[in-house]
Amino acid sequence: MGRPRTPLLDRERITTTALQLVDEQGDFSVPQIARRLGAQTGSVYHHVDGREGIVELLRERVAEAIDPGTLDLVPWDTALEAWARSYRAAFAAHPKAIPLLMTSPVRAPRVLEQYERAVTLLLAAGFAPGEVMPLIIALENLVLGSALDLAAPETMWELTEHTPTPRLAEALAAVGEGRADRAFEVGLAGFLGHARALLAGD
Amino acid sequence: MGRPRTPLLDRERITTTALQLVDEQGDFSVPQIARRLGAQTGSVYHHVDGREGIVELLRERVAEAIDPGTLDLVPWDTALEAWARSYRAAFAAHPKAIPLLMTSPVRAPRVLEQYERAVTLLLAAGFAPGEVMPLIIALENLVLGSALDLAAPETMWELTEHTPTPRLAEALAAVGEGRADRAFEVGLAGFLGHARALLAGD
DNA sequence: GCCGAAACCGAAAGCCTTTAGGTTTACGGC
DNA sequence: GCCGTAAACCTAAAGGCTTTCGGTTTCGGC
Repeated sequence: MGRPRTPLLDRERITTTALQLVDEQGDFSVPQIARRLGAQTGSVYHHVDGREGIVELLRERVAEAIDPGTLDLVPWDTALEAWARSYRAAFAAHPKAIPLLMTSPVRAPRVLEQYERAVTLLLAAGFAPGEVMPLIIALENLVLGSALDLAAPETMWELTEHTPTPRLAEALAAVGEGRADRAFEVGLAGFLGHARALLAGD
Repeated sequence: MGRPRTPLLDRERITTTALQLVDEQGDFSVPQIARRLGAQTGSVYHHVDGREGIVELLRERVAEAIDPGTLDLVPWDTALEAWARSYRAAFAAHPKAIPLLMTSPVRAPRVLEQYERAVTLLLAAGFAPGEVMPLIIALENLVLGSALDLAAPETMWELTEHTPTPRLAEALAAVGEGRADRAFEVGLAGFLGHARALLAGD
């Protein structure tokens, strides 16, 4: 006991372990992280701001995969579309983390910076200040919702024989594997079309 | 002790109390419900299928406010739009319940029935079987996302002075009170426009 | 070489979910 | 009217979680 010669814990390792647990189970706990890293539960709290702090680290880690360069593309709708796809891909790589990240407010600086840049992009494109956030929020809903559906379909509906829903079952079967992808494409196309029309109508 | 002359607990009262707690705190626990109803924690489990069962009761209760008649309207896009608005209003009445309901699969028969009818509506309108679910999923994402933002904005972002995001703050201020409503309108208009185009293009 | 800070341990408080067995009351059949 | 069964509740407990606190050892700067 006492301070170890080589550290057992740091924010990097805690984040990686938490993400592993989330990928496996859809959730994590501090004792689980400690066990995997060979430390005691309480020790984790020396590196991290509680459980919520670990969630925020997860958000940063997942969001690192978003390509920031997409927001520099021109014209603005190309940039927005590329950003949305990159955003979605990043979260789709860890679908089980999405429920965790959707239920707590965004504090992570890296993520807030992305939104800042998206706002800047839309303002420069000519959207009115009051229009910008509705657009971004709508896009965010689209991205996260379809990312959740992408590789965690069981999170959405649980069809039982108890309540017969034949057409729903058929429709789910008909769209098959690519269902979440197609929902995303549908939503994105609708969104971009409407955004362009909005700008033209100003 | 023993069985009381007048029952303390039933599914109705448990659901109502849980919903009160969720409206107040954004969450509930079984001991909290038991305390408010003057019973012991374990007794609640005689009426309900665990904590998950209570969540499902909450989903049913909240979804009761969705007007099923909307899906009978004609033409199909009018029906879909009215359904989406009613759906959104129902969840917006209990915004703090949305994170709870989004993170567990839908089992509630009353809710599954609504989806069944929505599928039927779109098939009758002429959409291809493989197109139906992407549309419904996209609409669901839109509804729940904007309902969450409607009266629980603090759930979304937490702007601190630590990380300066001036334009984001400005954009949020510019859209003001009706921000979630406008995000919904933007998203819905885009969605409906794209759906109509999809149908016409078939 | 010393001393403060850092990193970990041990222990504990106070929550939570869930199960199990015991006790009283209500109800339906005879 | 009586009796057995099922329902509704209680007490108790196991096992998990989050978080805090004091103690102990090691590291790094001066």
